[in-house]
Amino acid sequence: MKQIVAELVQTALAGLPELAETAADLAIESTIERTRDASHGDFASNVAMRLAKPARRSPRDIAASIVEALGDSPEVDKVEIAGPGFINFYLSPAAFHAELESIHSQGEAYGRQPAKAAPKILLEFVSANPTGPLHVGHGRGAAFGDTVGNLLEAAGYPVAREYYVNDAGRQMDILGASVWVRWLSDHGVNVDFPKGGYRGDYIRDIAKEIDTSSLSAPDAAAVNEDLPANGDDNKDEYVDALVARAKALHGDDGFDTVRQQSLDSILDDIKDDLADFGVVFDTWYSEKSLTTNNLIDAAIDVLKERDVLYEKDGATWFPSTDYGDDKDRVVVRDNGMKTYFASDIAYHFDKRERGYELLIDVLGADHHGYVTRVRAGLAAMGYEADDLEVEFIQFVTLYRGGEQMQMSTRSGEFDTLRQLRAEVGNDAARFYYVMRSNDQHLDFDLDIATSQSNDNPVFYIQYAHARVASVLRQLEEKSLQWDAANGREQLDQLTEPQERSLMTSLSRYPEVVELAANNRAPQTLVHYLRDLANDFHTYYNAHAFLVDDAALRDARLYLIVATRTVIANGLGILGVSAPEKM
RNA sequence: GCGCCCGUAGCUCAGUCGGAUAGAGCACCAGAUUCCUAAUCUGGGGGUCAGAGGUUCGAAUCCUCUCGGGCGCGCCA
Repeated sequence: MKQIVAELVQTALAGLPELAETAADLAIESTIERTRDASHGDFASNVAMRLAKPARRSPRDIAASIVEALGDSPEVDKVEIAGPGFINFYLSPAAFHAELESIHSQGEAYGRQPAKAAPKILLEFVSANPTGPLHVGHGRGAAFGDTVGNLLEAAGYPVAREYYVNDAGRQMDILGASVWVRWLSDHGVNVDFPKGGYRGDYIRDIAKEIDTSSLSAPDAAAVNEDLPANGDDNKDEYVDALVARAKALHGDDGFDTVRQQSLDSILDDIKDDLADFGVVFDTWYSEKSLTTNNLIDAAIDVLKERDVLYEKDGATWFPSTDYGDDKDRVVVRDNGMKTYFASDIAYHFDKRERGYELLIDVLGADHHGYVTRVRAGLAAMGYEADDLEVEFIQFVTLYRGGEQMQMSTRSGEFDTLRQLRAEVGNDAARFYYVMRSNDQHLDFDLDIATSQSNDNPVFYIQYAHARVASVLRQLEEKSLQWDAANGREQLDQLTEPQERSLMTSLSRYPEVVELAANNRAPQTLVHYLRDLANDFHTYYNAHAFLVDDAALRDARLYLIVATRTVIANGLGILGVSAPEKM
C-alpha cells in the first residue's frame, strides 16, 4: 500500500525536472511512512524537508510544488501540507477495500513477497554443545533463529537453517568420561566423579542405555590406581587421567563406543526437542567432519597461499589485528594442534564455498568476542567481512514465584527447554522468547506465561483469531450464509471508525513483515499482532457482526475473515498456533 | 584497562536507516455484558527518554564525554 503513495510522489517529481534532479539519489519510498496520528492522514512524506537544503528552497514551498504536480488518483482522497513541510496523504476507502480483497485472494500468501534469487542465506542458530539437553537459554536462540528464518522466507529470501554440532575436541572426552564413571558405578566400581564432568541425571540415563556389551567392567583398583587428585585446581588433569585410564582399560575403540553413543543419544534428544518445538534444521553440520574432510587444512592452505600467516614461538598466527581485532590469533599451536579459531574460520569459509552469500549467526551474547576475528578470516580468504552478520541473544532469566532460578549445565541444576515447554506450552514459550528484542535481557516469568488470563499476551492474540472462528460458527447456528462476493461489493457499508482503524492495521501487515525481516526483529511482528488484535477486540465490542442487514453483515464478515487470515499468517511466522476455539 | 550490548512511566518493555503532541502491557482508579466467548472493551492519573555538551529546520534515535548495569578480552571449547 505504501507503494501506491511512493509511486504517486515519484511520478509527481518526474514532472518537476529541477526537483527530480536533486532527488535523484533519494529513495522515495524511504520518505514515506505511516502516520502515528490519524489526523495526519494515512501516510506522510518528508520528501520536501529532505530536499529543502540541496534544492535551496523552503520545505513548504517544495511540498506545494509536489502537491500541485500530483495527479488525481482513485486511491487518494486528499493531500495536505502540514507542519514544517510534511505531505499528508489520505487514502480512499477504495484503496483499503482493494487491500482487503488482496488478503482474501492471497490467503496464506498475503504478506509474503515473491521469491528472490539472492542473497542465499545460511542461518546458523542454536548450535549448543551436544553435552547435555538444551536449556532455556538455547530455547531463546531456537525461537529467535527460527522466527527470523520464517521472516526472511516471507520476505522472499532463500534460507537454509543449520546447526553446527561441536562434536570434536576435549568436551567429547569429558562427556565420555562422565558417562563412563556413571557406568562404572552401575557395575559396582566406585570412582570419584570428575569436578569438571557433566553432572546431570541424563548422564546416568545414558550410562544405562548405551550398548556396552563389548566392554567388561574393570575392578576398582585398576581404575583408581594413581589417579591425580580431583580438586578444583586440577580438574582438567583429573578428567584427562580418567580418559586415559578408560582408553587403557577398554582400548581406544572401547572408550570411543561410550563417547560416540553418548553423543548420539544427546544429539537425538536435541533433535527431538527442537522438532517438538517446531524448529527444523536443513543441515546438522559436524565439526568433526571439518577434520575428516580436511577443510581446516584447506582453509589454512588458502591463507598460506595468500601469504597472510606468520610463524612465531613455534605456532602459526593469523594477523587479525590487521582487520581490527585486539590481538593476533593462533591458528596452529606449537604442538601441531589446530585451534578452535582455525575450525571456526574453516567452517565459515566453507559456508561461503557452499554458495551461501549471506551468513547469519545467532549466538549467545557471551560470544561477541569472536565476530571480529571470524570476519577477518573471511576477508583474508577472499570474501567480505560483511558476508557474516551476527545476531546476539542476551541471557534469559527464569522467574518462578517472583524468585530468580539458577541455571547451569555443569552443576546439573539447569532447567531444560523441554521442562519449560511442558510447563508453559510451545505457543507461550515461542511467543515469550521473541517478544523482547534479542539484545535485551529476558525475564521469563513462568507464572505469567502459564496464566490463562489477560496478563498473557499470547492468549490475547489467539483469542482474536478464535473469536472470528466463533462468529462463523454462530453464523452457521443461525442458519445464515456468508456471501463473500457480496461482502466485497458492499464494503462501502463499513464506515465505522473501528472498521477504518482495523482496515488500516490490516494493510500494514506486509510492511511490518518486511521491516521485521530486514531488522531481524521478530518483536516488531509481535507488537503489530498485539495492536491488530486490540483493533479487532475493540471492533468486536463496539459492533455486532451478525446483523439482520445481509449487505452489512456480509461486508463485516469480509473484514473479520481478513483479520483472521492476517493473524493466522503472523502467528504462523512466529511458530505459534492459531486456534479455532479457546 | 580495552571492546561490544544496554539505560525510556511504579514494574516489564516497544519505539533508534533523525520527523509532527514519546507509546503498549501489567499495576492503580472509574466504568461497559437482555446482544457474536468479559481470556474482551472504554476512560483516567503516571515521563528530566541515565546526565552533560554537540550536529540541524527537527534528536529517545546520530557524534563526544561522564555515570550506572551486563558480557567478552586463552596456543580453552
